[in-house]
Amino acid sequence: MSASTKLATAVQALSHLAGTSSESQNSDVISQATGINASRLRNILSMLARAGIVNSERGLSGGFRLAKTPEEIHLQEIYCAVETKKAFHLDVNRRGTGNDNLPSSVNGYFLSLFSEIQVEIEDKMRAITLRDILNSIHNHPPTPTSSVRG
Amino acid sequence: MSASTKLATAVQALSHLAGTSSESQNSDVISQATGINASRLRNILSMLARAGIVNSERGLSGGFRLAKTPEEIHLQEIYCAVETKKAFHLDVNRRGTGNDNLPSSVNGYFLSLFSEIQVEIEDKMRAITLRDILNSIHNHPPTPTSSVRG
DNA sequence: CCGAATTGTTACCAACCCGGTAACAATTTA
DNA sequence: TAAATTGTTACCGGGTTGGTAACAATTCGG
Repeated sequence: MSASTKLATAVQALSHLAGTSSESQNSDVISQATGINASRLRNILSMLARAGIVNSERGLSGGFRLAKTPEEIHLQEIYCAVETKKAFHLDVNRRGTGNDNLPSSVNGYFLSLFSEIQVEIEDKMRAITLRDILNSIHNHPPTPTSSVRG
Repeated sequence: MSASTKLATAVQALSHLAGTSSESQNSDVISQATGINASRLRNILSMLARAGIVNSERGLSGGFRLAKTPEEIHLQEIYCAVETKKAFHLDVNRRGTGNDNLPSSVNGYFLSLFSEIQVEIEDKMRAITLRDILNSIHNHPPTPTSSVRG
């Protein structure tokens, strides 16, 4: 699954958890509230639990809750928790059949360029907290009719 | 086709054209030299021609050649010429079924965040010329045995 | 100690996108 | 007119995606 999709889903779930009191919420409740499939929620929230962003408990009154305050949760953490590949996945074209040896060289160039960009993206995400996102969302309400026009 | 793949292919082709004298080279010749499929080459080079980066001529002695010097060709031009989607394609999760209205808000947030990142990437690419890439490739030769290990 | 509830993990599915290739239309020149 | 070349479209096998369900692992209550 792509990192951006998982990231957006994770932030949706975390935003919901931030909006509720500190009680544990199980995946069914979160699913009903957010519209995200419960299984997918468990999948993503378990990654966030492994990264220490949420606490998860099994059993009768189990569920999920934030492990930190929204101020302490950085977007980059979330991203690292859910990513499996890098955002910039360069498909290297390893065909040495040409007379030039250009392909491998060019790919090497882009490989380093793209990892540079990757670092900058993560730096940007490191400066953003869940609180920032919550505030931003609050200032720009859902606007069901006016948001996406065309 | 993903922008990064096309970008790498375009740069390979341009690098080859930069290495040859100013004679027009047809797609078969470039294909043999680079190992890139001739049809794909025509596809990408026609985009570069539309953007004024190469000149293309049909007919008996037709072919492709650079329209500018390598110093005048910026990576961002090439990227814009071949891209159809943005590098960061956010799959918006437009399900309004949840009780929260979070999904659309969160997606809107990421939409603007990612377009910010997109701008920064293009700025970075705007500072790189084909000459820079050629120099970088020349300083880091193909190294057929030591490049990709593992 | 057993059973219910819950998370955690795996597997599977349809749909789509990707890279790659070929085929053909459009155009130019000799 | 014929050959050569670019330009464009269509198609294919394969891998990935998002989505869902099923089941294993774990915990709590009685």
